[in-house]
Amino acid sequence: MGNADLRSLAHLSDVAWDDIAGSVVAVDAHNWLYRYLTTTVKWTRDEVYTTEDGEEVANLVGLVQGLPKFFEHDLIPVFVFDGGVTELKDDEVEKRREAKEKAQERLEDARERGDTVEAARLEARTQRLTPVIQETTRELLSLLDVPYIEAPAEGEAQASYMARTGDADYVGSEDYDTLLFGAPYTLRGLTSKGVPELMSLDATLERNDLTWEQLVDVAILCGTDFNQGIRGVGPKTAVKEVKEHGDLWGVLDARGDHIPNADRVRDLFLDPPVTDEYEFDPDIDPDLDAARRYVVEEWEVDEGEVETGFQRIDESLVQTGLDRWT
DNA sequence: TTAGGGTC
DNA sequence: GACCCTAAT
Repeated sequence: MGNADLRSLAHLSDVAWDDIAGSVVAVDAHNWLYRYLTTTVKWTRDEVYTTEDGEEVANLVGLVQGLPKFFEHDLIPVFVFDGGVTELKDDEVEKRREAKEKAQERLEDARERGDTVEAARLEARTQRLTPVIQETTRELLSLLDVPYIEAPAEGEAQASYMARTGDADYVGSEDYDTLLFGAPYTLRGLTSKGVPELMSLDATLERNDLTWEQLVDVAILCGTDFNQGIRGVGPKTAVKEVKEHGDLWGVLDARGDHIPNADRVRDLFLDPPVTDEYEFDPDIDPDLDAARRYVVEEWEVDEGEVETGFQRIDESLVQTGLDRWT
């Protein structure tokens, strides 16, 4: 299922920042970071975020520019990092790797032609969350006292679980898969301009007259990150047939079709590896000086590029935080 | 990434 | 209705 298929089934509505103020948002860290990373690479000169040793830490710029959005709207983010990736995702991972390789080739072409605009666009597409990016992101979050946790497997699954238990009010992700992982409410668009979009699981199920399990079955029939769907079956057909035959097995029997690993994919959504072994303190009290030193001195990021971001964090978090006690 | 348009 | 392509962002 290209995500567009799930979008067509999802119940989405605009939401006002005021309505979600004070909420805890379990953020799919990979998804969030990747967006800020690519935006930074696309719009910022390489020198700004490259050390003398040639290490690129555009993630640090992205973090400093992206985090204020939460604080200014009085949202408490809990970043959820991915753990191991299931081999069911191998095909999808391979596809993404190939797409990156193609982008890399086109990037080199564009550079030779001297097409800097196209090069910047393509450079963004070749970004990977390298070990250095993973580590420095966690370190900066620690210095800023922003909570984060480690998922045993998919970050989206863990974040969705936290929203189900009530430890988080929302999942923050641009993906529609959070519906399949059972997240009651997902906020999309936290990384873009404008108001966020609220995606509701209950409203989605109601509008399509499906159970959660049936929605997962629909997605599997259309195809997910973990399996290929059935050719010629899109969301409309899948919904109709799942209702007609009850569940995925009924549909496959009736069609005389087979989807490899369908049972495992189904389990992955309905009962994924998640953990209760986490804790986080929603009271965020950053050490801004240490964070600045880390970014600007230790990782040699141009001060001018991050100063506005740090100021926004200071004004939205530290200063209002003090106000609360006075 | 997503919206729109064409075609099977 | 599904899928493919293109354009715009």
